[in-house]
Amino acid sequence: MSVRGNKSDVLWKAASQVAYERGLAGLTLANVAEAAKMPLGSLYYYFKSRDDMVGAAVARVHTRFLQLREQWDGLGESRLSLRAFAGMTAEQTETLTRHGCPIGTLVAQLGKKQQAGAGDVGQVFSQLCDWAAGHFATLGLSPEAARLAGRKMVRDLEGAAMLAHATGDAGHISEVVSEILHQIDSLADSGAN
Amino acid sequence: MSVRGNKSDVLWKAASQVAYERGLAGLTLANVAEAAKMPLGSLYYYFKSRDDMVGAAVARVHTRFLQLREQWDGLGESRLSLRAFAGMTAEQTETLTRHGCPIGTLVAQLGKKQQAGAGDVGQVFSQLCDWAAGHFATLGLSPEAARLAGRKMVRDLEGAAMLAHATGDAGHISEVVSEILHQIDSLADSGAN
DNA sequence: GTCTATATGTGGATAGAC
DNA sequence: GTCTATCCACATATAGAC
Repeated sequence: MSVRGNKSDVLWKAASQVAYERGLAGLTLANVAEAAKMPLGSLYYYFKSRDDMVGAAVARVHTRFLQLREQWDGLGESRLSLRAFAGMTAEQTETLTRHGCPIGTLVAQLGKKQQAGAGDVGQVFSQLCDWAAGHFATLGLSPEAARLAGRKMVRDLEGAAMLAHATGDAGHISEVVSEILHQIDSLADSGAN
Repeated sequence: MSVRGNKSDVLWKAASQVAYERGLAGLTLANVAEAAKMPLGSLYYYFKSRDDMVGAAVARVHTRFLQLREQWDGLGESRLSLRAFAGMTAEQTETLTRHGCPIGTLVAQLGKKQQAGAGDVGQVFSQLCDWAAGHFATLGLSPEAARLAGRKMVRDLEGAAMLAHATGDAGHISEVVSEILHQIDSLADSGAN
């Protein structure tokens, strides 16, 4: 368990930043200490162990998703919520191309080691699929069609982020985003919101 | 440079196997030595350094792709070649769900460290896209439509592999594979082969 | 609460016998 | 060519002063 307070938040942020940009292998106490401008030994006041620090970085990805979801839902209309999700991906194109999807690359690293939290991060994708499915249903799709549409949306965005990152070609992201926006627009607004 | 011979091949295979199943972090000299049933020190006769071993594992992924591509092209008909590619993904469903895409997970790990060969592996995706695009063109699509179809096919399969791995839900793979097979079948056979 | 110094453990690499 | 023993660098972790 980590202690509450501002300093703690700074460390969580630094840890997740380092994990995203330099990978789990680069998530060392020395690197985080440097990023947070704090001596290495001090980290042990906030983290029980290095594993605990990894857990904090992982947890932050999930927290971040919950924040975004709330923000998207706050827009009131399903069409806007879904567009906001796709739009965020478009806005982050450069970062995604450089470092990959924050969730996907983390899973790829955690998955290899059965390390703690591997399943947790993966479930963020399931929750994203379910969230999108709910909005597709609101837009008038049948329950089964909405379920498949939600899964497809997340899959498409993830595939695009992976390939953009791997090949350095940001075009993959714009291609799927425009496809998704077109699909959302073309849905009959029988659901009203 | 690694020495030629049977032993060398065994080591390359062991290294790429370990890299896939246990990740780059698990690709240690000790693990490879154990997998190849050979003392640790002996590896240095075949590999200059650990980095060289990583490079060998990475190179093997590219080689494997070239072999498969040749095999698929040997089928003679574009429709069969594309179906074989998608079919392989379907056959590997269990493995992909457990360990993820061999190319994608490797890129996710290499990309974080600017390590040697990161760009090389990523370009396997580009080559896959181009290969698929060529066959879609043969099936009658316009050059631009074929290009987009090739990219989309690889993106869809990669997204499916990622999500199946992350969530443990193999359904993602069957969903895109059936979608892809349907698309291939529905293409007018104006291209004859 | 914060920092320095240091112990411990793991993995990469080399020397040299065989 | 193959193996053992050892060295070295780096990262986690702890002790204890302030």
